[in-house]
Amino acid sequence: MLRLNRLTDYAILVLGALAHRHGDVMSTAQLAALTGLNQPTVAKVAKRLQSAGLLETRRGATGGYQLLDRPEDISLVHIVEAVEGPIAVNGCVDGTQDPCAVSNCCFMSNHWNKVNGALRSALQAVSLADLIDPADLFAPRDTETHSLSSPQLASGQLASAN
Amino acid sequence: MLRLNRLTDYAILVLGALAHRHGDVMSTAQLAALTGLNQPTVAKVAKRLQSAGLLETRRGATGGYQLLDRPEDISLVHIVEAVEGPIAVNGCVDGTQDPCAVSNCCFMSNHWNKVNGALRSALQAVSLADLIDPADLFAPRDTETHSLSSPQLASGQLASAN
DNA sequence: CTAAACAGGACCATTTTGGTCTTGATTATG
DNA sequence: CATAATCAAGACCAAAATGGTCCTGTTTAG
Repeated sequence: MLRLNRLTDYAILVLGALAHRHGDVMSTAQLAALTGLNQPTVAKVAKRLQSAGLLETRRGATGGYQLLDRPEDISLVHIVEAVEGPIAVNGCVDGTQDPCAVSNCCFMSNHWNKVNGALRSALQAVSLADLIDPADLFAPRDTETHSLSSPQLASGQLASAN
Repeated sequence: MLRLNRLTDYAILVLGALAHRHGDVMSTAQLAALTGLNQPTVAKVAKRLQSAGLLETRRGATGGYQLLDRPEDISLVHIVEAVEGPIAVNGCVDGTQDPCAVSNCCFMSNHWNKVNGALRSALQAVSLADLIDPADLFAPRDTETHSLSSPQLASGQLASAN
């Protein structure tokens, strides 16, 4: 299956929300409202993104999170690794915790590293901006109507999934 | 993390074992002995590989499994999809079971399809032959009692993990 | 006919994941 | 200075996925 975590989806949603208020600081409450996620979940995701250097945080009253780079400069690899930890198809890849005591690695770790590298660069080629491209989805919606009807698709679905 | 299943590792091991007896039919018992896996596990893996068209099966006494193509012609994508099902980073990718009621898909499914395709082709570029390259590991080792007794790297590790 | 081997599930234990909650530290504001 | 809002950090539990085993067929060589 080779799936990404659901938390990674959430992270993209949160980052997308922040991307629309580039300079703004947003609290977890605001982000939760905008994305349809619950506050604790937003907090969990945001914390990881912050540790990875994708977000800046401000504590205390009026605190919150703030996007550091432009969406075009944030690659999907960065997001995935922020949320899920280093990419490793296998215990045989360099830089993995959980050595490889279980896999057929060792003698083929070179090849696994190659595979892993290929996957990483595939993810590296995609930016946050690419992902949220038609992302007027969080926009104030002045003209109204267009595409996403009342509840925005993503947030609506996420909300119902909680 | 983006990990492959452990069963996929097993599959590669089994295929590697078969690759050394290209035309030969091998029973699960033989494969188990050679790889260090348990028979039921070998059977489970082999069944999936057979359903995917990677192996040919012969039932009844003296039955077993047989590699269909040359190792160079078997791509990692094929193996992974045989064992784990279709590759889908996300519920937003075309051809996934488990629609996407939970993810921020829909409006970005185009991009997810692109990401997914990139990952697939990364896996497609690697063949079984690539992976088992220094794979004298299953070789008869005429000089002595090969295989099982003195556990080779992979099989030994796998055995200890069971 | 019998024994060896695959077919196809069902089944359970373990691990991973997702989501919630609690306690504590930080800071703007009145 | 007191208060309320907010993030920090980690513990915790429930649900799902994974890995591994087993059982009951069916097929086939000898």
